[in-house]
Amino acid sequence: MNLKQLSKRLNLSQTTVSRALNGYPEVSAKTRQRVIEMARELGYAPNQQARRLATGKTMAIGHVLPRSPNEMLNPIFMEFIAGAGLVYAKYGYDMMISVVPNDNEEAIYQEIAARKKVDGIIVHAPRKDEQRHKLLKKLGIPFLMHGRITGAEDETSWVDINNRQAFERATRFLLDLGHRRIGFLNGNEEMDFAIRRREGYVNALQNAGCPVDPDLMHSSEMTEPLGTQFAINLLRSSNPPTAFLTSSITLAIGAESAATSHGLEVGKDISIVTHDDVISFLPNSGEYPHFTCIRSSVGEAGQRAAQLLIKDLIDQGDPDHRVTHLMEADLILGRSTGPAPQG
Amino acid sequence: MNLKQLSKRLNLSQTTVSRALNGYPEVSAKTRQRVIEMARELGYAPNQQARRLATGKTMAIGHVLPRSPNEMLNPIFMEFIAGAGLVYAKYGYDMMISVVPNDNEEAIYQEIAARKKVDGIIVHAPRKDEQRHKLLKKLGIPFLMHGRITGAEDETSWVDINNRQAFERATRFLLDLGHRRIGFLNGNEEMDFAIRRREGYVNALQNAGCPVDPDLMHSSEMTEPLGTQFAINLLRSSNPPTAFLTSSITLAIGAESAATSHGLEVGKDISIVTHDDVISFLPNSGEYPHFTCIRSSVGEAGQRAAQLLIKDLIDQGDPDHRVTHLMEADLILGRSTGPAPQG
DNA sequence: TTGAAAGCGTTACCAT
DNA sequence: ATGGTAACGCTTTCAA
Repeated sequence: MNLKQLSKRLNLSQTTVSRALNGYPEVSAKTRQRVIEMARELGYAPNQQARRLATGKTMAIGHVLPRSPNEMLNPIFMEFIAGAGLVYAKYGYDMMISVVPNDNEEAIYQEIAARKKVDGIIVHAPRKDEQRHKLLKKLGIPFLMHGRITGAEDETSWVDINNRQAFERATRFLLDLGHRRIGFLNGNEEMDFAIRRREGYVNALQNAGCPVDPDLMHSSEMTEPLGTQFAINLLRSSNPPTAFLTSSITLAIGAESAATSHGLEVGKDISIVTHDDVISFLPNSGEYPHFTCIRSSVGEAGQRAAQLLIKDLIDQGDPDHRVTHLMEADLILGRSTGPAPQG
Repeated sequence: MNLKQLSKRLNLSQTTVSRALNGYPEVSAKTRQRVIEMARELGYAPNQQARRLATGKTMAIGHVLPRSPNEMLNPIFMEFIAGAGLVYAKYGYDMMISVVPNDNEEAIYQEIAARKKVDGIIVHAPRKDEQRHKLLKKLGIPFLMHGRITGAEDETSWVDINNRQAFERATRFLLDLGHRRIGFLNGNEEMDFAIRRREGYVNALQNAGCPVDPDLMHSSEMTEPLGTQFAINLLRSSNPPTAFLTSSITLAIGAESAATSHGLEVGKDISIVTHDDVISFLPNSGEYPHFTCIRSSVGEAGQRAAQLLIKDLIDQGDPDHRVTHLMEADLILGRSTGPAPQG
């Protein structure tokens, strides 16, 4: 069923049918009614490719997921696109995801631009000295970043959380409980977000006149075994921490299992504060959650990002127009923290 | 830059340029050379929408991700599409993901079909008494299922693992170690895969003449807290198990944390065998992995599924042509199992 | 309020 | 080996 056949059935021109279906005001109410009913009855919907070609809009938004062989797949990404996808569906956009070998990302953007595959792109996981935004600008593809690029905050649209402040606050919270040695299990510090988090942690310590010990700081992929391993090492050291601050729930689970197997009771002998992205299969909810955490839903970030980008695409005025949104993270008290044990 | 402009620059017809770029044999080597060079120089690539309209092929494959408000987002899905996406990229296909509220899935398929958005679909997470395959057949969209539908195994193309056999084997392995009370932490038994796994567990027990105790069986979303909770309950019961069999790494982590906090040493006082989908951020690798497991990479399943579907789309002969692929799961010995403690 | 026809940028058929 | 042109299915401009 296509437009031609449908209009023949209705004894109307393709023009009128198209207008009726697309809500143009000049169509009589009666005609529109007829058209809509017949369309539904025959299960007609405009061919997406033809419409794209005619309008010059793809009604699609792209996400590029770079994947290097030994790098883990970030669960954050999944929650983010699930959130974004909900918004896309609502506004009639399609979501296109390109999985590409890490070294090939630039070529993909070029191809997406040349073939006009999408109206806009959401860029994930900015790193230190990130260059993708320059390429995208050159290619003229509207885009929005999930996360900021340090030093280029003012050059792109973005949605981000206040990582530095959140981790500063979490650290201060532990300091206030009397902890002086706080192990820090961070994500890969090639990533911009991880750099900001470390700064927050370090700032809080310095402001409190607490020494910053590099031996207490760890940076790696955020998996449970790596968290366990580093936490164990720290607990076995001559000067062990009384608390852990971790960048993800998986790392926190690792730290907890290390503590438990070391004979420590979490929330009493040792405290844990974690960042909680609200990953659905790693829940940390309830009114008194398992882990004390800095919480910010990455699914919501995805929704926000999608909304802002779509709005920008619709307004499509100034190509240099930027839009940014900073989300605050809540510090939520759970059962994994308590005062530092007396020396 | 479009075809018209490019051919003008080359003093050739659009026809010839198109043929040269698409590898048609009748173009002279010299001409083709010239065309290709100029195209690269000017950064030309055919507009995807125009090509789609002209060829009638979208070169896109769809995945539908139903999402109910309180249902967790399955990490399995992420690994699967990452695997599939790699294959799509290789064959020039785009991956379109539709996130839809659970009650709306049917409407989405109808729209995808009517608007001709994709050439094929991969269907995820089959349930008991699943009906989607019927709809898709009626709509005439080629599709492949990740998982089988019990009772309709012969009606669809699918890629699946041998869940029943794998769980039967795992259970037998524990029985052979002398365990007689084995707690079973399964996924949601609305899902087809979970039903098969339970059958495997039950079969093994019955074949060994071991009583099947419903109190030892649990079915829920596969999250760590739920695993912990049920495992704790079992361990505190009057007749606790000496082993756990779990359907996911997250459940296994939950069971382990329950056991540890209950003062038991995993691999000695209590054994754990888990299914391992090889989720990158929940690694269980190494030559002597943490958990003894039945392992089958869901990323590989994604690659397989994509390959088979693409092959089918290219061959596109008989619309009833089916293709199936059954993956076996390896039983891999880790550090979480040992002989049953003497009564 | 409705319709005819020109485009959108390709591919593919039919000539030459 | 190359070119002219119809066709793909829609939207949109211009006329009526």
